[in-house]
Amino acid sequence: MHIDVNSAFLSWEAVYRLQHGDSLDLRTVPSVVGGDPVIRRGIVLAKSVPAKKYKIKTGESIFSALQKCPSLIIVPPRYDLYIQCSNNLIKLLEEYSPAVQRYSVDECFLDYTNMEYHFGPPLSAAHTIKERIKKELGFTVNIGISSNKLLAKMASDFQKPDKIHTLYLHEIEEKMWPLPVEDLFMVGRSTAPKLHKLGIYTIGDLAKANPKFLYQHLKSHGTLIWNFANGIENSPVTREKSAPIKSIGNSTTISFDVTDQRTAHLILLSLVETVAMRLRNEECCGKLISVYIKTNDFRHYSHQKKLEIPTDCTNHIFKYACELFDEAWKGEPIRQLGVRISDLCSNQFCQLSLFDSSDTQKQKAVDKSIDQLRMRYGSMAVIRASFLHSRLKPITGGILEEDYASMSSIL
DNA sequence: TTCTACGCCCGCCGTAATCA
DNA sequence: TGATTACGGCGGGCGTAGAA
Repeated sequence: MHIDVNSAFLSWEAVYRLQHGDSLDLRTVPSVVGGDPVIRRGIVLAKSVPAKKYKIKTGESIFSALQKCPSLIIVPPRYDLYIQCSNNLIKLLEEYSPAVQRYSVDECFLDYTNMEYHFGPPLSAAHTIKERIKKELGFTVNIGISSNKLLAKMASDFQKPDKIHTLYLHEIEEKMWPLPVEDLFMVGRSTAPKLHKLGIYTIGDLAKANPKFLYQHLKSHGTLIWNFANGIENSPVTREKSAPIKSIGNSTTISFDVTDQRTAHLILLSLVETVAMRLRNEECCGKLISVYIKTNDFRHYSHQKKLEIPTDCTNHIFKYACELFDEAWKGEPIRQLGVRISDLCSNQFCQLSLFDSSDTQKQKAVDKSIDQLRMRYGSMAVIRASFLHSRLKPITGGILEEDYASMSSIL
């Protein structure tokens, strides 16, 4: 089974507020997704009477919005709440099977094999689960039932919300093949036009195509989507949080052309801050550092370096990132910079390294302290002095809570 | 007012091509 | 042969414009 929470963040926010006796006027909730203190467009804001009446715009500061409309309820994102709701969902599902795989913060798979004896046929169990989630947790879900994860996921994407669909192998011809090919998992905005050029418009067209022909045009991806179109997928439902991370990176598009080395280095530092923090959070060290440069005429190139000893130190990564940048940069105006670290291993290995100097140990201690301060008081609790008089953000890139919600593209 | 299409960005990943 | 580089794939978030 694939369980997909309908409009997860809004549902959970509403349930939390109602359960705690807070008044909640959904028409005045601007958005619960996003981290900046500005009004963001959300499903609810689009229906918001106050926003329109008081001319509150997306991107506007919440302080300015509150001055225009003092009764406006601002709801900041609360990832801890979403994670708590997600955990409650998993706990409920684990009553029906020991094998529940969290796929993202609002999606999971449940292996119902051999559970019929306890809870009845899958369809009736799914109805029970769906109603319990609605009653006990307060939000609605779509449930897809099939013999493998791909078909279950496809089934849960059929008509929404609060619905249960089956998509067994004998049903794919009737239920899945007539759908547009871009509705198939792993057929995105790039593959779809290529398939159209090959005369493939529906999932059925893809299923009936010659796999060798697809391989010629799309390589291994062609084989993968041909299998999916035919309902062939056999990955197990695993209890692990997700597949091991192979690399961690961050990039940012800059609002102005960067033409000097110092500014570029500062941006690299702001990227390295988050990359290194995430690396330490995953208890990993990395050996391969890459720097990515995109120029203002949309050309891009990258440069990488393999280290002797893996590291998770902000200063070490920054040092090598700067070296790589200096080697690679040809002096053109830059619009995008990225830093990526791969070839990951456990940081236990790094700590045991015979080559660690006392300086490295000091750096590790400093990094650890800064991480703790940022976790407790926010990412801006400690910033580098070099950013004080610059117009640059001291820390750029994804935050740790978002890592939790990330979804791998492979089942 | 609401919905939809579209484009861009982000973080992550895999792989083909090239180099030493 | 292994390391390095370049490129492009994905899902999802977000903003905007225009149609209904």
